[in-house]
Amino acid sequence: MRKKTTEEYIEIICLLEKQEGRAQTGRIAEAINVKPPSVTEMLRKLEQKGLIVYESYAGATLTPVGEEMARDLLGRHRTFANLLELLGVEGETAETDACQFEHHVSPETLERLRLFLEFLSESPDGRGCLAAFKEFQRHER
Amino acid sequence: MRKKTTEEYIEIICLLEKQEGRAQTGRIAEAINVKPPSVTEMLRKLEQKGLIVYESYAGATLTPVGEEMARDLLGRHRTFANLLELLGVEGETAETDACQFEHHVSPETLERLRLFLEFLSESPDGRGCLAAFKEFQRHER
DNA sequence: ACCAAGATTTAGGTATACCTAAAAATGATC
DNA sequence: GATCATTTTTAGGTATACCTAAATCTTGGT
Repeated sequence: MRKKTTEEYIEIICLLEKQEGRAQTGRIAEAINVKPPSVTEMLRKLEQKGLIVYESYAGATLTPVGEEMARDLLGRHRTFANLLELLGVEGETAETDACQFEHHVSPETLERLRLFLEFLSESPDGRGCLAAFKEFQRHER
Repeated sequence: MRKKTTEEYIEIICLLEKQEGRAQTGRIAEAINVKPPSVTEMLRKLEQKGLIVYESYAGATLTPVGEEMARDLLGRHRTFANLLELLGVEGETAETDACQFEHHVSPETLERLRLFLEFLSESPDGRGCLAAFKEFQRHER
C-alpha cells in the first residue's frame, strides 16, 4: 500500500481522540494499515512539526495547530463526500474518493465546490437540478 | 517536490510524442521537474512494466498498453477539468486540480461525474442548472 | 571524417516511509 | 508487590525515487 502522509496521520489521530479519548500507537497502526514501529517513527516527526504532542508509551495529542489542520481536513472531506453522494455515488465509494480528493484540492476549487454543494442541497433551484439529473440518468440507460 | 508516479510519466510521454514526435529524456525531465538521471531510471522501470519501449539515448515510445493508459488518463483529466471550469473554477486552477484528481478517482465516481458533466453541458435542464448556480453565487456575495 | 558541444547514462549517495525481530515498558491479576 | 501478557520502542534493514558528478554517446559544423 501507498505511503501515508502527514495529513492522513493527523486525521486518524483526531478521529481516535474523539472516539476513544486518546490516540495510541497500536490503534493508529491498525487504522492506517501500517505496523506499530512505523507509527512511533512518524509520531516523532509530527511532533517536530508542531502538530501533536507525543508522549512515549502513551500516544499522541493534537496541538492547536494540529487540531486546526484536522478540522480543515474534515471539512474538505465532508464537502467531497456529500457532493459525491448527492450525485449518486454509493456511500462507501464516496467516502473512499473523498479521502483521496481532500488531500489534493486547491483552496479555490474547494470553495467553489462548497458553494455548489450548498446550492444543490439548500436552494430550490439546486434541488430541482438534482431531480433533473436523476431523470437524465434514467434516460441514459 | 513530491515523487512522480507511473501515471505522470505516461502522461507526459504521451504529450511529448504528440507535440514533438518523440519523448526524450531531457524533455521529460524538464516537464516533470526532475533531473535527467531520474528519468532514465524510471524509463527502465516503465519498460519493465510493459508500458513503453525505451531506446537508450533515443527516448521512450508508448506501447499499446501504455497508449491505452494515456488515453484513459487524458479522458479522466478532461472530465475533471471541464467539470471544474463549468462550475466556475479558473482555467489554470482547474487544470492543476484535474491533474491531481485524475490519479485518485474510482471508476464509479468517474463515471458518475462524466454523466453529470454530460448533463450539465448537453441537456437544457443542465444548462439551466448552471445558470441557476451562477445566480445563486451572485446572491452569496 | 573529425571534434567540440550538448545530451544521456553510469556510479555512487541521500531521504523517507516502511518492515521484522528483539528489548523494554506498562498494567492487570493474583 | 511480583509476574506475565500486551503494547510500545529500539535496532537494524529494505525499497523507491530522487540527487550530483563523472563518463559516455550523439550530432552538427568544418
